[in-house]
Formats: sequence, structure tokens, C-alpha cells
Amino acid sequence: MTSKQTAIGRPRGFDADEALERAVLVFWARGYEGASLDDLTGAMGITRTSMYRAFGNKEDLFRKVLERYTEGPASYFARALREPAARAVATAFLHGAVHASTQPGCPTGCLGVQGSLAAGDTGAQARDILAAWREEGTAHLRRRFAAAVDEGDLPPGADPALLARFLMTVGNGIAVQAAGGAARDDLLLVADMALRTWPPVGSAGR
Amino acid sequence: MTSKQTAIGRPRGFDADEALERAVLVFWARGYEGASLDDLTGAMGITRTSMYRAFGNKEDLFRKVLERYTEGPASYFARALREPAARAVATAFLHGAVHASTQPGCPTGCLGVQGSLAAGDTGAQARDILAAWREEGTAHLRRRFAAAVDEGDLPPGADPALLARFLMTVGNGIAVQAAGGAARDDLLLVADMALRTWPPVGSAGR
DNA sequence: GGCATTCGGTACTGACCGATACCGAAGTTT
DNA sequence: AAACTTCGGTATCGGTCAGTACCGAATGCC
Repeated sequence: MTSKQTAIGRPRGFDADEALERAVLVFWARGYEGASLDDLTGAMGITRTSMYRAFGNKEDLFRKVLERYTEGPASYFARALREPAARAVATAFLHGAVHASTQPGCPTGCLGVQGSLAAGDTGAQARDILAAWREEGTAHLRRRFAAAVDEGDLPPGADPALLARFLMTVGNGIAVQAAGGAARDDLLLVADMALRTWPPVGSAGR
Repeated sequence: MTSKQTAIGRPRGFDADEALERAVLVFWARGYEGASLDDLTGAMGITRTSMYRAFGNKEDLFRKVLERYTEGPASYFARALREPAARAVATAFLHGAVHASTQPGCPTGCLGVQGSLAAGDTGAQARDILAAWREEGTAHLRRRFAAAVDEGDLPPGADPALLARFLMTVGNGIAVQAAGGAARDDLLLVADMALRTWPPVGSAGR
């Protein structure tokens, strides 16, 4: 319906993937509500008509932008999960968050945080999508740390849910700090300070 | 010009302080750009005309709302700074952030974070105001910890700037988590885990 | 070549945005 | 009571929002 059909009719005159990458930067910098269709289509180099035909509507575009962001600027997250040891997972996650949130040439902060945190009616759905995105990330970390407990990589009393939420909280805070202009080096020190809670003590004695 | 003049003419028919408190909740829940004047005046119980006469314009209202928020829901911050020991300051700050971000009857999260994190042209000024507000908070913490080093309350090698930024980062992360629906008890555990970096080791050996 | 289909572009829709001009009414001062 | 000031309310301002109808042009299939 939208694209990948048998090639009938005039072919699209722009690269949809490249246009999507441009849209990522606009939503990232201005947020869902703050990014107008003129902002988006202007950066994408296409007209409103082409955008609607290729991506649906603004909300659909935002979903696809989030997917692209996950596979691109936020790909450090999936890589962190594949680290062999729990502490390496934590380190790669926080260092990756600092790196991605302070990348030159990209907006500061994290699309998954500042895309839509508090919003009116028009941004409510984007807000919920991002909250679910962050919660999904937390769940990935939790499962990774639960596996680490099973493997003996973490002490038996360690709480995977707490460890996951702690790391995601620090990661979110790093994104807010970066959005406010914090320097990469300062945030790396913050990340290292958070990692001083590692290895976690067992919660059995609580 | 706006209010506190010699009482000439018809007196104002509403309580400006109460109206301001209602406006706090609207900006808090919907963000600067997401809060329309109809949303605001509807919750404040006044007309557009009365709002403009009493508060200036939307941006002026937002500044006054932020002041009110600082003295009200965020007053835990000033109280934390007055704790006698550095560790008590850190604990009161993070626990207060959790409490304020998950207060029943109030929007979740922190106005100073979700009020305007990424925005378009109309919300850019509010975004900068909030970034400065957070940075001011960090500076307060830094000065407090610098004094603690002088008093011998913190080790001589402790880095007040790093400690302040670390705590503000965790506090901001707590606000994002709360905005996403995280439970108060879970966030209290996160705060306590962050406090396990206390007392800070000196950075002299680095 | 003829037909079907999709292309990119222009112009427009109704709705909403923040802000203001104007109004009669209500209150204070003299 | 007269003069003056500010009140709350209505109606409206130009501008922008997301979304769409319609256009001629360009391309692939038969």
C-alpha cells in the first residue's frame, strides 16, 4: 500500500531511508509536538504529499523514526546487552548513553526521553510510545541481569529488576543533563561514579 | 502595573496565588508547549483577559509558575541543602526527588525536567529557562559539598562538582522514570542504590 | 503506443494557537 | 454623587497546525 509493492507507476523520487534519517534529527532536536510538518518535510527534502504517501501521518512517521533511532544512534544499547559479563553490560550501557547523548553533529540528549515527556493531547500518544520504549529497555536489562545471576556472574542475592531500573534511571538522567548542555567528559565521570555501585551487593541481607 | 499598586479601581475578583497554583499543575502535566491558554485559564478559573492582566503573557506566567514550583513541590531541595552533613544532603535530595515526582494528586515527574526538554521555536525559551534552573540547582549542590570538604565532612580529595552533577543526574533520571509511571517504592530503592557511592572516595589517587 | 498507477507540487480545509481591542459593570477616591 | 480606574467577558485578530483534494507529469506493464 505504502511502498514495497510490485513496481507499478512512477517510482519514488527520493530515498525513503535517507529522508527518515533526516526526520530523526528533527524529532530528536524539537520533540514530537515541537516538530511541525514544515520542519520535518523541509529537512527531509520532500513535500507534505510525499511524506503522507510514504509514511502515513505524523504519528506513523514518529514510530518509524523511533525504530530508526533504535537501530542507529541508540544501537549501543543492543551491543551493551551482548557484552559477556554483567559489569561490562552496565559499563557499555552508560558509556554508550553518554556518547550518544553528546555526539557532535547530532542533537544533544536522547530522543526516547525528550521526544515527548510531558505533552498535551496531540503528544500524548508519542509520550506513551516513548515510555513503553524506555520500559522495554529496562526489561531487556532486567532479563540480562537475571541470566547473569543464573550463570553465577552476579551474586545470588542480586536484584535484576533493581539493577536494571538503576541503570536506566542513570541513563535517563544523563540524557537530561546532555540536553541541558552538560559536557561529555563530565558525564563520563558521572557514569563511572554510578558504576562504583558495582558489583552489586546481594539483597538477601535486607 | 500588574498588581500590588495603590488600591484604585475595581479589585481583582480571584486569588492570584491560587490561580498560580492551578497553573503549576497544568504546566507540570502538559509541558510548556502542550499547555494551551484554554487549558491554563480553564484550570485557573479565569478568563484570558484576566490572565494577561495579572501575569503578563504565557512565558511570564511560566516563569512565575516555576518560582511557585520551586517554593512548593520542589521545596525539598532547599531543605536538603540545609542538612548538617553531606551524606544527609544527598539522601534528602534523592528521597525528596522521589517523593515529589510520585506525589499522589500531582502530575508525575518534575516540572523542571518535563516542562520543556526539547521544543520548537515557541518553547525554546522555556527550555533554556529550565536548563538554567537545573544548572542552578547543581551549582547549589556543588557549593554545599565544597563547604563540606572545607569542614572535613567530606574527604579532601572529593570532587564537589562531580558529586553535585552525579546527584542531579540521578535526580533527573528519577523524574524521567516517574513520568513514565515508575512506582515510588522502586524509585526509593534506586535512590538508595545511588547513595551506595557514598561516602565518596577521594579523586586524588586518580 | 495505450493504459493504469503513482509521482511531486499547489492550494486549500477546519481547527487551534497566543494575544488583543472593545465593551459595560463594579469598585475606590475625592 | 461625580470622576476615575480596573474589573471580567465577548469577539476577534493574524498566524500556524495537521491533513487532504486536486493537478499535470512521469513511469511500468501490456
